[in-house]
Formats: sequence, C-alpha cells, structure tokens
Amino acid sequence: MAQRSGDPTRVREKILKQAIEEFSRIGFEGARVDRIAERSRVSKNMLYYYFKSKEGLFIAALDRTYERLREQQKEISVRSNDPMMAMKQLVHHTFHAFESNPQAIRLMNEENKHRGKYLKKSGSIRYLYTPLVETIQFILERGRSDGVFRPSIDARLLYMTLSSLCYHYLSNQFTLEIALGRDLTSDKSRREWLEHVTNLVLLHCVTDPTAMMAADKKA
Amino acid sequence: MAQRSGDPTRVREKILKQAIEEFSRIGFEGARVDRIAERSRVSKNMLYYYFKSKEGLFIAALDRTYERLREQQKEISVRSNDPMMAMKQLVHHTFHAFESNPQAIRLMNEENKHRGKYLKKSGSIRYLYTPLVETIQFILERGRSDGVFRPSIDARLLYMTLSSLCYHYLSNQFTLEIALGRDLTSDKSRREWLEHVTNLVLLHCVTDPTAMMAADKKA
Amino acid sequence: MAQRSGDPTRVREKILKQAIEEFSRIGFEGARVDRIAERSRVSKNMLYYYFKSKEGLFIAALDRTYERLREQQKEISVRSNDPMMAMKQLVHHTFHAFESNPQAIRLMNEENKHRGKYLKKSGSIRYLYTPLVETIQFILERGRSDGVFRPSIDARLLYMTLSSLCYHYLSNQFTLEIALGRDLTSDKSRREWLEHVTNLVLLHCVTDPTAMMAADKKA
Amino acid sequence: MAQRSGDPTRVREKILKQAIEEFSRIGFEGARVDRIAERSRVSKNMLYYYFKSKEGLFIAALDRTYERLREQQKEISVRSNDPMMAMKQLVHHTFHAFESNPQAIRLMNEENKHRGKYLKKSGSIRYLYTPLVETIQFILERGRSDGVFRPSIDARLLYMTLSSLCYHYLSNQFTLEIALGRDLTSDKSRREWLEHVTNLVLLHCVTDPTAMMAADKKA
DNA sequence: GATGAATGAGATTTCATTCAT
DNA sequence: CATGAATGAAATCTCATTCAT
Repeated sequence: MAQRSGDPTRVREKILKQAIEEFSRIGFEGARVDRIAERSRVSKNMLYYYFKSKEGLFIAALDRTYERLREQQKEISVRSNDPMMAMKQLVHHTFHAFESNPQAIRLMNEENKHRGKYLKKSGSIRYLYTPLVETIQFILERGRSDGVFRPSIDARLLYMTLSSLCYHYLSNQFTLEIALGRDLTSDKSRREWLEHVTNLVLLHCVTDPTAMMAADKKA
Repeated sequence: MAQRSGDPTRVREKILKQAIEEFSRIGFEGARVDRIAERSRVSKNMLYYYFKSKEGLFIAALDRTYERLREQQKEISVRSNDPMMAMKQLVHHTFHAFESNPQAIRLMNEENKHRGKYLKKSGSIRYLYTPLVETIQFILERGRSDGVFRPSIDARLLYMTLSSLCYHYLSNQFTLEIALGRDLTSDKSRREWLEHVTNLVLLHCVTDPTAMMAADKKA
Repeated sequence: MAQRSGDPTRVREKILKQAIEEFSRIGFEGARVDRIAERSRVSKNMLYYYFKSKEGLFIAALDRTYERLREQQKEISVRSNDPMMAMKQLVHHTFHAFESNPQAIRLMNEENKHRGKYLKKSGSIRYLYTPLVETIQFILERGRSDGVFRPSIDARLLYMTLSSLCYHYLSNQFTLEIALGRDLTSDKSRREWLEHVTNLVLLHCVTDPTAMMAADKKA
Repeated sequence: MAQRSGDPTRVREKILKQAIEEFSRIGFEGARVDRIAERSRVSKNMLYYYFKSKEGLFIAALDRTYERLREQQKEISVRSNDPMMAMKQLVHHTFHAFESNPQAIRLMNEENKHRGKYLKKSGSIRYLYTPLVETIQFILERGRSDGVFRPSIDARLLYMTLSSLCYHYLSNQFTLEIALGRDLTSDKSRREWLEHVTNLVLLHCVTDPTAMMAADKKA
C-alpha cells in the first residue's frame, strides 16, 4: 500500500488539481474531501497534512486558479500597431482566456456566492485584473494619440464592459440557452457574439463611429 | 398539540419563502433542510409533505423565483413614444429588475453551476425572457420606422448584451470590487454604470452614432 | 432495526447514565461518544439529537451528578440531639455520600482539571454545598448553646476540613495505597480513618478537648 | 538539514518538560503527541526514539515529577528544636511543596483516574512519601520525649491528614471556589487555611490541647 | 540521530429522510 | 395535517505511530 511517491510537491499538485476540478464543478459545500483524496490517489489525511482544512484547500485552489488566469492575461501582448486591430485582439483574447478556463469562472461565481469571504483571506486576485487594465490603458493611449479613439475613455469601465460581455455568455450559458432557445456553444454563435462585442467596444472608443460603421459595411 | 396553522397554502408559502432565502444564499448543496424548516416554523415532515424532497423544494423555489422575475419583466411598459427614451427606460428597468432580485441572480448562477439540470426538470424559465425580448422587438421596430434605429438589429443579441451588462455588475460584485478596488454599491457608481450601459446600447442601435454623441455632449 | 422505544425521557436517561459512567471512568477527552451510544443502545445521532454535542452531554452528566449528590446531602438529617453525636453522624454521612458516589468524585476531579470551565457553563453546583454548610451551621449553633462547642467556629472552614479529609482518602486511593503500602479499601482501614477524622473535627469544635480525650479513653 | 542539537540528554529534557506540561494540563488522553513535539521543537520521531510511545512518555513524565517532589520533601529539614514549631514548619513546607508543584497534583489525579495503572509500571512513587513519613516520625518522637506530644500518634495517619488538608485545597480549587463562593487563591485565604490546618494537626498531637488553645488565645 | 511524508483507524458531527402516533 | 423521535450513511477532521532517506 505504501505509495510514498517521493515527490511531495507533486503530491501537492495532484491534490490541488483535483481540488480545483471538484470545487469548480460543484462548489465549496458540494465538494467532497473524500472524492478529492480518492481522485488524487492520496489518503485523506495527507490532504489535511498539506492544506489543513477543506477551507484551506479551497483557498489554495482559488489562489492557483487566479494566478493561472493572471499569467494568461499577462501574455495578452497586443501585437498590432493599429489600435482598432489591437482592441479587437484584446476582446478575442479576453474571451478566449475565460473560455479556456471554465473552472476559473465557476470558482469566481463561487466566490461571489460567498460574498468574497475566501478571497479576503487569500488576497490572490487583488491584482488579478491589473495587467489587463494596464494593457487596455496602453491601447487606449495609442489610439488617442493616433486620433482614432476618444480621449475620455475610462479603462476600468471598459474593462468591466469587456469582462461582463465575455464572462456572462460563458457563465450563464445554460440559463441563456434554455431561455432563448439557442445553442451558444456552436462556433457560429460564438463568432457572432465575439464580433458583436468587438463592435460594441469599438463603437464606444472611436472618435467617429459613423465612419467606422460605414467601413464595416464595405468589408 | 396539533397546531393546524389554518391555511395550507400559507404554510406552503412560508416554506417556499425560506427555501428561496436559503438556496439563494448558499446554494443547493449548502442549503440545509433543517434550517429551512426551522425558519419557516414548520416541522420537517410538513416540508416533505408539501415538496417531497430537497430537490423538489429547490425546483419549486426556482419556479417561483423565475415566475416573479417574469412578472416584473412583463410590467416593463415602455411608456415613452421616443424610441431612444424607451430604450433608456428599458435599460434602467432591466437593471432594476435584477437589482431588486438578488435571490434570482443567485439562483440562476446556481442553476448554471448545475448545468441546467433542475431547469430542465422544471421548465419554468423556458419563457422567462420572452416578454422582454418582445418588448425589445417592439421598441426596435418603432425606432426603425422613426428612422433613428438601424434596421438590422437582432433583438435577442441586444437582450443578451443588456442582460450581460446588468447582470454581471451585480452578480460579480465581490470579485470586481476586490479586483478593481472600487465600491460598486454606491449610488454614484451605479448611476455611472447605468449611463455607460445605456450609451453602449444606444450607440449600437442608432443610425447615426456620431450625431448622438454630439447631442450627448451638448446635454 | 426500528427500536422506537416510545419513551423519550427514558432514552435520555439511558444515555445520561452511560455518559456519567464513561466520563467518570476516563474523563472528557478519553470518553468516546461511540461507546456511550453503543452502551445505551442508541444510535449516535440520537445522542446529538438530545444533547447537541459531546460537551453538552458532559455538562448534562455533571448537572445530573451534582444534583444527585445534593439530594443526598439534603437527606443528612441530624437525628441526634447531642451535638457531639450529631457531628459524628455528619462525618459518617459525608464520607458515605462520597463513598457511594465514586463517579461524582471522578467528575469533580475532571472539572478541576478543566479549571471549572464546564461548571461555569452549567451552574449546577453553585449551590451544591449549601445544604451541607447549613446543616453544619445548625449543629454548631446547638453545640454552642449547649456549651460544648466553641463559639467562633467557621462553618465553611469546617466544611472544607471535613470535605478534604473524606474526599482525598477516596479520590487519591491509588497513589496513597502505593505510596504508603497500605490497603485503604478494607473495612478496618476505613473505620480507623473515619474515627480519626471524627476525632479531629470534634477536637476542633469542643470547648474542652482535654476532657473529651479523657472521656474517649474511658470508652 | 540534520540539526544535531548537540546534547542528547538536553533534547530528552526538553521533551520531558513539555510532556509534563501537556500531560498535567490536560491528562493522558487529552494530551497530544504532536503538541509536545512541536513545543519542544523536536520532530515526532525523536520523541518516539527517546520514549518509545505516548505511554512511555507519560510514565517518564510521572517518574520525573515524583522524583522532583521527593527531592523537595527530603529537603524539609526541621530546623527548630521545639516540636510544636517543627510541626508547624512541616505543615507549611508540605503545603508549599504542593503549591509550587501544581503539575504534580494534576499528574497524581491523573494517575488515580487510571487506578494506578501507570504507577504500577513505573514504581517511581513507591517511596515517594517515605522521607516525609520519616520526618514526621522524627518530630513526633522528639515531641513525645519532651512530653508535649501524645505517645500514640500514628505517623502515617498524620501524614494522610496533612496531605489531605494541603492537597485538596489546591487540587479542588475550582469546584470549592464555585461552590463556596470564595476566592481561594488570595494570600489571606491561604494564610487562614494554613493556620487552621496547623492548629488541627497540633490539637491532634499535643498532650494538653486545652492548654495549647489557651496559649493560642493569649498570642 | 534526525527528518518530512505517510498511514490507517477512528473521532465527532451532520444531514436528508422516514416512522409511529 | 402535523409532530417529535429515529435512522443510516457519510462528512470533516484527528491522532498515535511508522517509513524512507
């Protein structure tokens, strides 16, 4: 039985992985410590040895998830010099970041359910959005100096806009699908939505939206 | 000892009220049947008598909540003849509907956590959004015939937009606040956000956004 | 399996009895809820149903034990009119009360181990000693008016004396036996000790100890 | 990483010190091996290496404690030539010995709770009281030859008396305080009690208690 | 000697649900 | 309709002890 895997950080990682899986799937109270232990092929007490309590494990799972999300957001390099193009890329990256991290969405919802209780204890997202807001800031400034963007755009407001539109589509998929009778997972639907979001954001930013719409039509 | 509290539907209502409270506060798995029974001052057996199981109670709670939300959405009469004004009212009403129903938000999140499992069993939101989408449709058409709105606007897409922007602000309040270091509950913040959302939506709808922005500036 | 014994107070009593047994035998931390449940032939959760927690059960056990002890102490009627005789009876009764309640001694020790933590929560012994102290008072007064007892005897001090001498012999039986190499459980040893204690107490009370000693010798 | 803290006996001592602390505070079953290890800043394995088991550690703690108590009792040199004075000193020394060793009291209670089980395995108190009884014997004899003490006093009985009266006051502090509504830790209370005990013991010993009482009154 | 990691058994407590009345 | 008592399974967490290095 003695499995003494030798590598303690690997054991920790295995547990953490399964914890993220479990907590994001069914929430804090729904999650079962037993299941996490079993799936990471570790005895229950090891889990307590490493994380002290279910809550400790949950916080560790949050920490790790947000950290990962932040890493991904840092990578959103805006390669294009064209501010409009850059903004478009930003929307796509943001959506994709959430899309490829369904667990992060679940865990954030969970956290909001708990009124931020655990986050306050962990402090890990405190700066989650910072890199993204900075990127937005950067694009906005370039757009402004190019004269294509209006000068008064608030980066944080824009971030909230972007975030709402990307997050909600994914987070509330099931209620939306049932209510609207529409499949939101199809490629077509996602493309359509992304295009719509991009359009909205740009409309908000550009100096001359009418011109932009005209240009769009031609394309 | 038999206390025969008189009105059976009243008992049912008391239970349901506490169930909505409990489920929305802490989710399906976090909710405790004992607590619901205790707080509605009803013996657990009554609860099982009326609702059969925890799941039955949860579904009943969902049903009731969505029904209430739908009622509220039906009431969104768009009094103004001016399509722009009407749209603005729509945004405000939608936000307010969510704002005054935090439990509905919580329960919808819960439902998405369960991948729509219970909704499928209940069918209660199937037509939740219909009246709202119809109202949107109506406003759009009037705006189009007035020449202020573009003809190609998709009502459902617009609804999703509206919904995302209003819902997310409230639903993800805690993570947003911590991450952005900003109080979202203040009147000022809410007004700002609503104005922003209105603007976005209108920008998307109007035929001549540039003119609209110019008009805005004067005002 | 359904044992539904019908009489809930009887179930409570059964549990309590076993709890007193277990807690007095091996202390709060040594006691096992499982064992108590098993021996009272009740499922573990019933125990929590009636007493809420291990601590709740412990406090209930203390309460009951002290109450019983107090009952016994109330019964110490001092039948004799002769104050010396009455005092002698008192010593015997006190010793016997402790002797026939080994569980009470154990539980009191346990409580002292916990620095009175649980007693403070229960308040049940607050008046444990009162009836006894009053009896002492009564005897002392009669002895004084008869002229055989000194007037300045403090009843509470006398109680502490009595109590120490009776309690310690029983409570520290094992260490005393091993240390002194003497069997303290034998009738002879107990008689001897009781006589000694009686003598001490009377010596302390009487106006003329020398006369008393002389009288003793004759007898 | 190997920290080789240098002196193995010192490590042993550190562990033992914390073990005495822990066992006396909360008893054998309440004590936690983890806590002892942590507080002595030693890995659990060391603890097992030195003491083999929790029980082994407990017995070692008992041994050490009794040994220390015995040392202290040996030191009770009765400096006075006056037997009455010597007896008074003895009472004070005994009380003080217990008072300055609350851990010893706790551990003795613990031992009695276990019906002497561990003492039998250790044999360390077997002769705990011997030096004290011998001292008592010595004083009694001198008092007898001086004519102030009665000839028939049993040293062991006297020891038990002394011990009961000093031990109980300290050991049952909490229940006594709550029951009698009296603070036993105050200097005044202790002085009073000690005087009372001394008096009792002397009354028991002297040839002419009436004379002694008269002498007391004058002083 | 010394350590961090691991174990297995078992501790207390909880919870949805049902039965007898 | 209504209740208090009961259940069984399982949840979280603990603890003395040992292994591999």
